[in-house]
Formats: sequence, C-alpha cells, structure tokens
Amino acid sequence: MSVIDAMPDVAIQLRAAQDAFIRRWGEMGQTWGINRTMAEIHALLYITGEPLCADAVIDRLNISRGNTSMSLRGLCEYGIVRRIHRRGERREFFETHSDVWEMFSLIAAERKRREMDPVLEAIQQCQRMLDAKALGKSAAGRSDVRLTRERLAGMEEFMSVTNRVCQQFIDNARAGGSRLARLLLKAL
Amino acid sequence: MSVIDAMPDVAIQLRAAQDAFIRRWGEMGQTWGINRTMAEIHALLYITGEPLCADAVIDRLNISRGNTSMSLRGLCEYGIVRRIHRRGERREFFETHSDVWEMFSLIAAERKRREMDPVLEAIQQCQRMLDAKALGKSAAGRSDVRLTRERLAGMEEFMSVTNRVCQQFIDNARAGGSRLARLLLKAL
DNA sequence: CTATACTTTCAGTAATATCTGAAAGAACAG
DNA sequence: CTGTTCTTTCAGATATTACTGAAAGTATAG
Repeated sequence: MSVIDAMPDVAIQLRAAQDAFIRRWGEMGQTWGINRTMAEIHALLYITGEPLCADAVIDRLNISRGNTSMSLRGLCEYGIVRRIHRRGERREFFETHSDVWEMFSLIAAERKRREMDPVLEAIQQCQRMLDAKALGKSAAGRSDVRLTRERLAGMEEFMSVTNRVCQQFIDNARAGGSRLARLLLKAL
Repeated sequence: MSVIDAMPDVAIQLRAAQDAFIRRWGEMGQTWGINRTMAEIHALLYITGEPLCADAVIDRLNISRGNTSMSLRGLCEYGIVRRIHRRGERREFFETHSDVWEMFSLIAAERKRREMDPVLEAIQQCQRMLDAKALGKSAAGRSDVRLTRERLAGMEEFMSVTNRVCQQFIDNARAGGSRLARLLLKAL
C-alpha cells in the first residue's frame, strides 16, 4: 500500500497542488542557473511551510541521500534555507524564509556580489586599458578605438545603473516585507 | 607570422581590452543560463561595434564553423543580433544593437514571456486547486492547507509585482534609449 | 566504552550540454 | 549548365554537470 492510498482526498489534492508548484519551480531554476534538484528542494520547503528533515525530502522528491545533503548545504550557504535543531531530536530540520521578498533579496544580494560587481569592475578595467594615458595621442583618431570606447561607455552606464537599482531592492526588501511591493508599484 | 605581429601597438592594446571584455561576458553568460560561446560571440559583436562575418568570428574566438553558425542563429532568434546583407558581397554580416538598454529590454521581454508568465500562471493554477470550490468545507480547518495557501499567496504577489515591474522596464526601454536610466535612478 | 541514529563525503556512473568537422545545401557569377 | 563561395545541418566526439550509494564521520544515549 502506497503512502497516497492512506491519505484522505483533501491531502491528495494538497499534495497534487504542491507537486505542481515544485515541478514548475524546478524547471524555472534551471533556466536561471540553479540546478533542478536544488530548486525543487527549495520549492518543497517553501510550499509546505513547515520544517522538514532530510528523510522527508528524500521520500517526497525521490532523490538520493547524498544529493539531498549536498543540495541542502548549498541552499544553507546561499542563505535561503536554515537548519533547525529540535531539543530531544537527533535529526536536523530545514526551513525557508516565509517572506518571499526577503528571500529574493538574499538571492539578489549574493548574485550582485558574485556576478554583477565583478563585471562592472572588469568593464572599468577595460576602459582604463583604452584611455588617453594608456594609448597616447596616436589612438585618438582611430575609429576602431573610438567605437570600442563608446560601447564600453554604454555598457558601463547600464551596469552601474542596474547595480544601483539592485542595491535599492536589496536594502528595501531587508527593511521590511512587502513594503517594497507597494513602493515598486507606485514608482514605476 | 601571426596576425598580432603585423599590428601596431595601439591595435594590440585595443584587442587586449576587447578580449578581456569578451571573456568576462562569456563567464557571466554561463551563470545566467546562456552558453559561453553564444555570450562571447555577442560580446565580440557588441564591443567591436561594426558588423562581422562568420569567418571573422571563427578566427577571433577559435570556434568551429558549425558552432558559429548555430550560435549566430540563436542570437538572431533571440532578437539581439541581426543579419546584414551587403550589395555585391556574398557573405552575410552580423551586428548587435548599439543601445544596451534596448538590447536588454529584448532579453527581458523574451524571458518574461518564456519563463515568468508561465510560472505566474502555474501558481494561480495551484491556488485554484486549493480554493473552497475544489476542496470543500472539510479543508478549511486543516493547518497544512492553510499554510500552503499562504505560501502560494505570498509567491503570487511577488511574481505578479515583478512581472509588472518587468513590463514597465520593457515598455520604457523600447520608448527610448537611456531615458529609462534617469527614470530608474529617480524612482528608487 | 558500544550501540544507535543520523549526516557528510566522494569515487564512480549516468545524463546533459556543447562542440567539431565533414557533407549537403543554397546563392550567385559566368 | 558548372564552378565558386559561403551557410547550414547533424552524427558522433568531448566536456561538463548532476546523481547515486556505500563508506566514513559525528553526535548522543545508555
């Protein structure tokens, strides 16, 4: 007899809805550079709302112990999942933030730090490689140099504005829940 | 004798700066779900600023003809690169938009359509699976159902606000160049 | 100390994504 | 039509990433 046979109808329906969410979230994760399993574990923790132990995750998602352990560790390192120790329990439990805004602000902060900041830095480095000091006067007239300078300038502007917008999002989300939702809708 | 030996110093320095940009852009692409080659080709077209033919790309990035052809096609389908036919030339040339804002708005529009809209739709579908009509009265008291409903509602709010913000970005960027930069900086 | 309950690690394997190069196709000139 | 030049396609090779399961590790209870 499977687990499902023992459940009342409402529980089956609940599980179906949760599974649909989990599957979608997993798919989306892939196209955003998070692997499917990690995204699914995260979705499971988010959607059930209560702390789960490793075995619950293993059973529900049909993945190996090793994979579960590594993925949970990754999620914890990212800061969007936390470990919970319960008195008198040997097992550890895991849960996500309940506030989505806070959760995404953690993700945004991490990606900004790891990916956006270094790119901006690299672009500015490229600009320095082509400034007057580095190239001398002979370069000024060259159309290829002029073109590349223009392109770098355009990208630099975009990335630095984006970075600042991102920082605003991060700061506001941390400050408090869905206050940012109202702010964003009003602003744009 | 290599290509580089024949170039004046300025050209060597220009090439070095361009290469640095291309490498970074390729790395960034990977973490955002675009493969390295595609991102590098795009970076090359962007940074040189003038239309290039397939052979120029092949020589500069050391990739195969096949890969170049497929990647260029992908970039064209995405809408961020366009083909150019020159009279009297049998070869085709390729170029990117010069306006970064417009470029990213195309990317944003495509990803919103392909990834964000379906997720929002899926979440709303999950909510319908758990509403009063679907579950009946017996479900109202269950704390697991209540929890999942709350979580779905939180996610739904986040995704729908994000979607609207995204749409605003897309509309404004299309309307005109870096006007959006000023708008964004003032708004937040 | 040993037994028990649980977690982590990691070598090996499986699955996916990416790339190449050669062959076929298309467009044009003469 | 033929020859030339360039493009596309795709089967197979390669590289990358993800996953498993068993062994080693850790913590607690007794």
